Amino acid sequence: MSESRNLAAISCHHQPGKISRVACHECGLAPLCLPLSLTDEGVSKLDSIIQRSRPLQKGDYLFHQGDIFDSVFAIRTGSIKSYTITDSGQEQITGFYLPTELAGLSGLNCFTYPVSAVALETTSVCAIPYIRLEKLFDELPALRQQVMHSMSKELRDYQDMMLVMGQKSAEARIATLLVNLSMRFKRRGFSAHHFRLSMSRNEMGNYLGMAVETVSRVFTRFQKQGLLRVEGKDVEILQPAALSTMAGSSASTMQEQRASH
Amino acid sequence: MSESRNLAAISCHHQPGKISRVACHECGLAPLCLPLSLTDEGVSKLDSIIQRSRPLQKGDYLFHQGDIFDSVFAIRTGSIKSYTITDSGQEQITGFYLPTELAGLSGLNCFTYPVSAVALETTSVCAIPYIRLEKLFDELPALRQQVMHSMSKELRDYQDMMLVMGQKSAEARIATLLVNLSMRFKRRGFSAHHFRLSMSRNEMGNYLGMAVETVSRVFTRFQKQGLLRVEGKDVEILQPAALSTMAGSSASTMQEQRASH
DNA sequence: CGTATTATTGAATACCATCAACAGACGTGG
DNA sequence: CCACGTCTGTTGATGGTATTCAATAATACG
Repeated sequence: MSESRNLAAISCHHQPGKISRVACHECGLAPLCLPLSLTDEGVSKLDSIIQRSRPLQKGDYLFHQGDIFDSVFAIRTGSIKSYTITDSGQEQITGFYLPTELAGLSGLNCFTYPVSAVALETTSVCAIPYIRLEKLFDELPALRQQVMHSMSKELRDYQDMMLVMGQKSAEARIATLLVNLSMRFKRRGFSAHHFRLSMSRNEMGNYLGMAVETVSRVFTRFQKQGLLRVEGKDVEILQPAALSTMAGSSASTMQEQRASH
Repeated sequence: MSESRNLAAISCHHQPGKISRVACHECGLAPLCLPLSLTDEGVSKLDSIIQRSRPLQKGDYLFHQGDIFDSVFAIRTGSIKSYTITDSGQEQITGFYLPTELAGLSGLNCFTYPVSAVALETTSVCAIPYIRLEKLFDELPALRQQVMHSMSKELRDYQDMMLVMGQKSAEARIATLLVNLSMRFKRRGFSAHHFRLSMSRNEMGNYLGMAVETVSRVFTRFQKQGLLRVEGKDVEILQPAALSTMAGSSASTMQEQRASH
C-alpha cells in the first residue's frame, strides 16, 4: 500500500470508535476554518451552535437537492461532492469539498438546497444551523466576513471552472484538477505530491465535462510521459512543474497563492 | 427598426443629457435590487453611501482584473460583462449582468478583483464602496441578507453554467442562454420574447465555451426551424416552449421560478 | 470467493473547431 | 453623402479531439 493518505485520515484529535466532539478551540483546522480571526469568546459562541454528529459513511447524504435549506456544513475530515440533477436526469457534479471548506452556501436564502451533497468517503462535518448562524452575524462581524469570504472564494472557483470547461483540452482539465487538489492538500498539511483521490474517474469526468474513457486515457498518457505515477486512486505527481504547465497558468493557481499569502 | 428595446433604454426616471442621480427610493428597480426588504430609513442609509456617476459608454471599464477591490456595483441601466484573462492571454467571459444585479462580488475579501468588468452598451451603475457597505451590515441585517442572497444566487448561476458547459450541446447552450436572458428581461418588466442582445456572437460563444462560427450556425438553424426570428442583435423568440425544450429543462429555469415566486 | 462496480483499452463515429472566403454593418473622414 | 477600411457576422470545407460503443481487466464488496 502506498504512503499517500486519505483525507478521512485527517483528524482534529479524532478518537476512533467514538463520535468526535472536538470543540473549535481544540480543532487543528481552526486557523483555516470559520474560527479564523474570531476572538476566543467568538469561537465559543460559534462552537455553541455547531452540531457535530457521527461520521458519515461513503454515500451518506449531507442534504438532498430540494430539501429545505437549514444548515451549512464545514467539512472536518473526509470529502464531499455536490451535484445537481435536472428533471431529465442529467447529473452534474458542481464541486468537491475538503476539510475546512463550507458546503451548502448556494442554498443560502433559498428555500431549498439547489444541489445534493454526499460523502465520497468516511467524512465528519460540523453542521451549522443557518438561523442561529445568522443571529451570530450581528454580534460577530468577523464571522460574517469569514462566511462571505468563503462565498466569494467559491465564486472565484466557479469562474475558474468556466475557464477550464470553456477553453481547456481534456489533458489541461485533468492537469488543472490535480494541481488544484495538490494545492488544497498542501494548505491542509498534506503532501502536495502524493495523495489519494476520493472521487472515481467517472466523477472526475463528470465534474470536468468529459467522458470517463477520456479521463482514463489522459491518466495513461500522463503516466507514459512520466508526469504521474498512478495506482487506482493513489496519485503521485512526479513532475509538478510540467503538470502546472499542462494545466495552463490559470487564474486559479494565482488565486490560491493569493489566498494563502 | 424593431421594437425590441435595448437595456440601456431602461431608466429609473432617467433624465437625458444629465447625470441621473435618482435616489433608491425614487428608483423603479428598488423592489428587485438591494433596497428590497429594507425600511425607509435603511434605504436612506444605503442611499447615502452610493456613488452615482455619469453613464459608462460601451467599452468603458467598471474595474480591471488586478485592480484593488474597493466597490461592488449595482447595474442600473444597460449591461456589463465580466471576464478573466490568464497570463497566457486566454480570455473567458464569466458573466453578463443586467439591471439590479451586483457585479464585483467575487472580489469581496480579496485584495484585488479577480475579473474585469466592462460595459456592453451605454450603462449606468450605482457604485457601492465596500468598506462603507460593510459598516452598514451591522445596522441593517436585511441589507446583509440581500447581499448574501445575491452571492448565493450567483453561486447557483455558476452551478447551472457547469451543467451547461459540462453536458449540453451547442444548440442547447444557445437555447439555455436565450431562455435565461428571456426570464431575466421579463422579471425586469421587458418583453420576454423580443429583446436585443447586448453582447456579440463572439462574446456569446466565449461565454458558452464554443466558437463564434458555431454560434452563428445555431442561430441560422433555429431560424430555419422557426424557433427564432433574428436580425443581428435583435431576437424574437417565436416558439418559447420549443426553445425551452431545446435548452433541456435545466436547474436554472427551476431556480429562476423559485427566485421570483 | 463470486458478483457487481469501476477502470482501461480499442475502434468507429460525431460534433464542433479551425481555416478560409465572403458579406454586411459600422464608423470615419473626405 | 459617399468612399473607405475595419470589425462583426455568416457560410462552406476540412480535420481534430473527444464521445460513443464494445470488450476486457481490475477492483471493491458482500
